[in-house]
Amino acid sequence: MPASSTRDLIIEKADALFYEGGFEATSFADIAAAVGISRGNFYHHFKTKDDILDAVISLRMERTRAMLDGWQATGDGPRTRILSFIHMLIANRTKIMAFGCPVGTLCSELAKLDHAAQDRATAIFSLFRDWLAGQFRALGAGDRAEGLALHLLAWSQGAAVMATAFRDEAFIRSEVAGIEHWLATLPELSKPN
Amino acid sequence: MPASSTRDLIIEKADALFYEGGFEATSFADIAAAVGISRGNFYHHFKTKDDILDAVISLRMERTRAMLDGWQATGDGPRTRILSFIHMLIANRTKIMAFGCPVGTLCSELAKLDHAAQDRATAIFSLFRDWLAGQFRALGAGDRAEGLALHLLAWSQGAAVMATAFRDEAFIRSEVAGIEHWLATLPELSKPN
DNA sequence: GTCTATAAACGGATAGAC
DNA sequence: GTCTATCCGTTTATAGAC
Repeated sequence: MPASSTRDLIIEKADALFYEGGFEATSFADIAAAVGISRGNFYHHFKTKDDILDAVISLRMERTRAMLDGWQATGDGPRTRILSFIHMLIANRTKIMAFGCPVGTLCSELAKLDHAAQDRATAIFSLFRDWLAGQFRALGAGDRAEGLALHLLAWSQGAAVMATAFRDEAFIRSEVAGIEHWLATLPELSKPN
Repeated sequence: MPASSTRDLIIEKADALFYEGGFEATSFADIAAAVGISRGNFYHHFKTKDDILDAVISLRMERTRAMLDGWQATGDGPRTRILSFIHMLIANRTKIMAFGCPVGTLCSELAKLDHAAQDRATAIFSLFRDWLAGQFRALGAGDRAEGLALHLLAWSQGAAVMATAFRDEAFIRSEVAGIEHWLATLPELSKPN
């Protein structure tokens, strides 16, 4: 398939608009305007709004997988890999302070809408959870690995929500420092790296 | 003012609907149906949807203040009071798993909508932050009190987001246990109670 | 204070010409 | 593949009778 078809462009713009404005509040007209096509043309590519959401979630899944695979492919040890995850909070701080975490806010919105795509959105969280659990397992966490992974995910989500509410960059940095300290002193794990 | 005027009833129902379905997705018709009045009658009480949101936020502020004052009025020490806050996660677990935290999800939605009421919603968080900081100060945390308060708020928000995404009650309980352990072993604080 | 009726705009979705 | 034109339901909001 071609690299930048109109369809791909629609998904790309919808991804950004759903993140920055929310799924419900983003209209077909908004996406059409962002892409630069007419509303009518839209339905040649997607039959319903839910179809676009499906495509956006698939895109996010794909990109998350690619990012995690990229971190996995480096020569770094598990501790350094976990730090790569944590540092997303700082790298994306400006957008997080404005719009929150793309995964967390989508899951929360779809929960309220009782939307059929809820589980597909949560699956993005599962990608992170499983990858993080793998790192903790490599550090010798055994069957506590998944619990630690979920805890770390929750910590980062809490930091994102509060950073959005208070628009507080210093708080993000302080929570990241707290996570780094937690990771360095986890009583369960003895292995360095 | 009377205890249960139509106006109060509208605010009450709007509060629940905004929480369970989101602000944007809740229509005047939804609220009118829940109250049992016609749509037209609505505008006798509120000119715009934003006016209802303002009233709902005021109601939530009022109730939060009353709850915190209630905890403050008991003979309990600061540690026990903080536990009252934490245990809201368990007391409200069913609703949290379905709709998230009322404060966190409202702040996140209003951020995406770039809504004028953002700061008023965040002010509810500030009530919790200031109250929690007061408890930590009573425990001898000094100028670290506000940081600890924000961290605890973030922790509870993260637990709420993940619990919503995964519909996982065991995770809520596990995070609450983690918070209790953290509170009991905080290195800064030596005072019991 | 509450109602019905209705305006005016916007939402998602469709038909058919080019 | 893209466009214009349009349908239809819903949304916010208003007017005016009771």
